[in-house]
Order: sequence, then C-alpha cells, then structure tokens
Amino acid sequence: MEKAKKVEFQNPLITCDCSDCVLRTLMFQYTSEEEALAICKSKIQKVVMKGETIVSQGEPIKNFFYIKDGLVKLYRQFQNEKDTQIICLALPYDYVSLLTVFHDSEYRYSMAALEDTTVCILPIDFVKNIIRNNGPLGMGFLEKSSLSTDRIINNYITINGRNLRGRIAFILLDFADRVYHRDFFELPVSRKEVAQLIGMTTENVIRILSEFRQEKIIRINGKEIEILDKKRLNMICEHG
Amino acid sequence: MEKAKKVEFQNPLITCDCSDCVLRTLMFQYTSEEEALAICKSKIQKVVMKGETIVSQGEPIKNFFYIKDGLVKLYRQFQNEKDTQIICLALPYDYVSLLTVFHDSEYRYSMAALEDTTVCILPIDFVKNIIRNNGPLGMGFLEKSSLSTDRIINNYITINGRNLRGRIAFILLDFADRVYHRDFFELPVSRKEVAQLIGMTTENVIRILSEFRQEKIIRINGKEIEILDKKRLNMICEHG
DNA sequence: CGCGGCTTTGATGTTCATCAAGTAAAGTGG
DNA sequence: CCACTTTACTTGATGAACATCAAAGCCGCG
Repeated sequence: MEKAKKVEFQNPLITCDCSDCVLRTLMFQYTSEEEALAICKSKIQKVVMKGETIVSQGEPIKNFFYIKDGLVKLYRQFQNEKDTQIICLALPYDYVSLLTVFHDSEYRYSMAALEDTTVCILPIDFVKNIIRNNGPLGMGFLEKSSLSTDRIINNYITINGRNLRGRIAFILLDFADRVYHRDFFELPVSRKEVAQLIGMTTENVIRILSEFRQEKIIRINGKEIEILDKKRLNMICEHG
Repeated sequence: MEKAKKVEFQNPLITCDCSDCVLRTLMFQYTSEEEALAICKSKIQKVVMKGETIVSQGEPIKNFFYIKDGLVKLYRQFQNEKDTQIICLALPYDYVSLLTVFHDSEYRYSMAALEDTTVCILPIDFVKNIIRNNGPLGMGFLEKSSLSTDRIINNYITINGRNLRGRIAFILLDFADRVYHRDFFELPVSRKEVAQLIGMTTENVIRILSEFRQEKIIRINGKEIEILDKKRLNMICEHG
C-alpha cells in the first residue's frame, strides 16, 4: 500500500459503454439523449488495482471521479507520515470527488483503491458545463454532495463521542452493515488504516480487537472477521 | 443560552429590499431580473438576538437559511446534554444550510445566534425550483457547498491531530483571523462552548487559557481576549 | 535468505477527564 | 431592589484512558 504505483489516465484502457452503466440512474437521470451521449464520449473508465493511488492531494484538479465498483479510501497526508488521517471509505455510487472539485484548483485529499476498483472519470470542465446547462442535473449533484458530506460529518461526530472500544465497535458495524451487508467479511484495510480511520493507535486497535475476540464478540483470523454477538457490539458502540 | 427562546417566522418583521442586499453577488450573480424579483418576494429577513435558536435538529426542513450579518453556531445535541458538539461557527456569506437541506426531510443540526444576527430565509422548495431552472445558479451553490463542507472537514482533521494546547491555539487563531480579523476581540462563546467546539472539557479549556495567560501569550479579561504573542501561538498550533 | 512492513503483547508514562469545592456573575421572583 | 437560585468560571487533586516504547514473531517479496 505504501509503495502504491500511480495510475496514468492518458491512455484509457476502456471507453465506457454507457448503456450498461450501473450509474445510469445517477448521472443520466436528468440528462437528455444528446447529453447522455456526450457524457459517454467524454467518460473513460479505468480499473484500478488494490493498493494503487487514484489521485494525490496537491495535484491540479482535472477530473471528476466516481466509483462504479470496488472500494476506495479518501485520506489526508501530512509531512509526518504517522499523522495521516483517512476521511472516509467510499463505495459505488459515492461521489467522493464532490468534496473539493467544485471550488478549488487542487485536490485536497488523496484517493487509493482498497479493493480492485472501477473508476469512471470525466473532465471536470465538462461536468461543470453540463451542470450549467442542466438545472435538474445540478440539483441532483447537490443532493448527492449534501448526502456524502453529511455522512462524513456524522462519522466524525460519532467517533468523537466514543471511547476506543466504542470506536472499534462502530467501525466493525460500519463494515458489516454499510460496506459488506454481511457479518462475515475480509477486512480490506490494515490495522494501521483502521487506526487512521477512527483516530487511535495501531497497537490499541489490535488490543481491542483481541479483547473482543476473548469476549467472544467477534472471531478473527488475520483479515477475516466474523461478528458473533451483534447485540453486544451495538451496545458497546452506543454506550462505550 | 440554554433557555434560548424559539424564533417564529410566521410573521416576518421585515421583507428584504434586495437592491441593498449584501448577498446580491452570491445569490443573484447568476439569476435573471425576473428570478431576482421572485427571490426578493419570497425571501424574508429576520433579526435574531444573541442566544436565540434559529432552527432545531429534528424539525421538518422548510427553509433555506443564510447569514446576512452576525455569527451563528451549528451544533448537534444528544440525549446526554454534555455530549453536545458544535460543528462550526458560521459567518456572513456562509451557506450553513447546505449541509442537509438538499437531501433530507429534517434538519440534522441546530442553529443558534452567538451575536445579534440577520438571517435571510427562503422556502426550500422555492430554492430547489430556481436551481432546477437555472444551471449556473446550481453550479454556484455547488461551489459554495463544496467550500463550506471542505472547511468543516478540514477543521475536524486539524483539531484531531492536535493536543489540548494546540487546539486552544488553533481556535484562538481562528477567532482572530477568520472571524474578527483582529488580535483583540470579545469571545462570543462561553468556555463550555469552546470545549464543545474543539472536543475537550470546560475545565481544561480554562486551565489552558490560564496557562497561556501566565506564559504571556494572551491577555484575558472575562470574555475579552488579546493575543500578545502570535508567533508563539502559531508554533503551539503547529507543533503542540 | 534476509529485509521491511505488519501484527501482537507487555510494561511504562503522559495526557487528559473526572471529581470536588469555591468564587463570581447573571438571571428570577417577591 | 434585594434575596435567592442558577449558571459560568476557576483551581487543585486524583485516577483512568490512552499513547508510547520495546521486543518478538510473522509474512511477503526481491
């Protein structure tokens, strides 16, 4: 993950056939036939392998991204590498790009794939143009934007108010309920990344996962996690 | 502050004369004459006194708000009153409403005036309609939205990575530079609210303010604060 | 095979929340 | 307007929660 190679978009591997795009309802719900066609032509679709970086903070903003399939992390790095914070994990249908692309000239956050991921890429100027020509589409973007950022803020508020056990419980439930919709899953992140996501040290992430294992709340086998006592986990999440 | 009375908007006191609206450039930059006129007619303007609540979380979303003049806090309450968190302080030109109004049916956060404040209020359906009919305006809202939420997230990241002294330094600099543009100001919030804003206890807010006073970094007289050694304060903000 | 990063556990120390107690200030009712 | 109540502010003492440091095993990779 640390040595992630940078993906180049100059030569797209695939041009999306929009007729089968799972995101049709999002992007095309409000667009005319011509606009839809124009979008298809401008859009490139790229498969990014687990561990690869999609964009890095500080680069000039050229593209709008959305996740067609897979899982990515949005994160902020600092001089002191150990201060890195993960802002959120983004799933298909999340417009993670929305955070900065509409008001700034440089990406403020970096984005990397946690699983093999298909990203759809549109030139930002093109997106801005079709929004300017299509009010309902702009409204759609506002709804999505509002939803994504509200969720991020809500996460921060939630995590802030919890002790370490509560945070681990929260993140496990988030993986089970929001990300995988299963109580048995393979953690897509390292212990260190969990720590960066919920603001604690790697050692304590491990320690508390071990506690939960000893208390028969979860079963752990490397990256495999199974939630055995969800009621208990919910209790810990709610009341430390 | 705790017993803040609720402001009612049924009978607006003043109807805004938009020709002198300081927010003309924001709201009207992209609108036609007719639209501008329609906005003027739909808009009501209200003076909210310090301490009064403007909206409460959980209420159905009916209006879009923006701050014409004054200072407000956006905050989230919990059953346990001491878990209240202040999300941000909003100044004129901030579209604090943007957080939830475009995707939800209830306000998620409460908003109260920290100083006598002039709020402009537009029915949310009306705002959505003109956006749907006016792409450039929608684009303008996206820019503002993107900027506001990015700042909130940036605040969280900043505060998260700092110890208590760093947090106090950060918030003092924020008041001096972003809010008042002066190094001598009257704190618009109680020590408790400072605590809710930067995630610490009231006692420690006071303790560290006292430390800074003893170290001649600031001068304090009740709510009056003067920054005496800004270089030092910046150092503490950056490196604990 | 050996190196570097990830994982795990234990021991130690620091930071910070909590508790307690008192003063000052501000609002409330007679 | 004054007694009364409540809320805000302040300082100190204590303990708990959490970070840091250290050491060792593990795994993947060149």
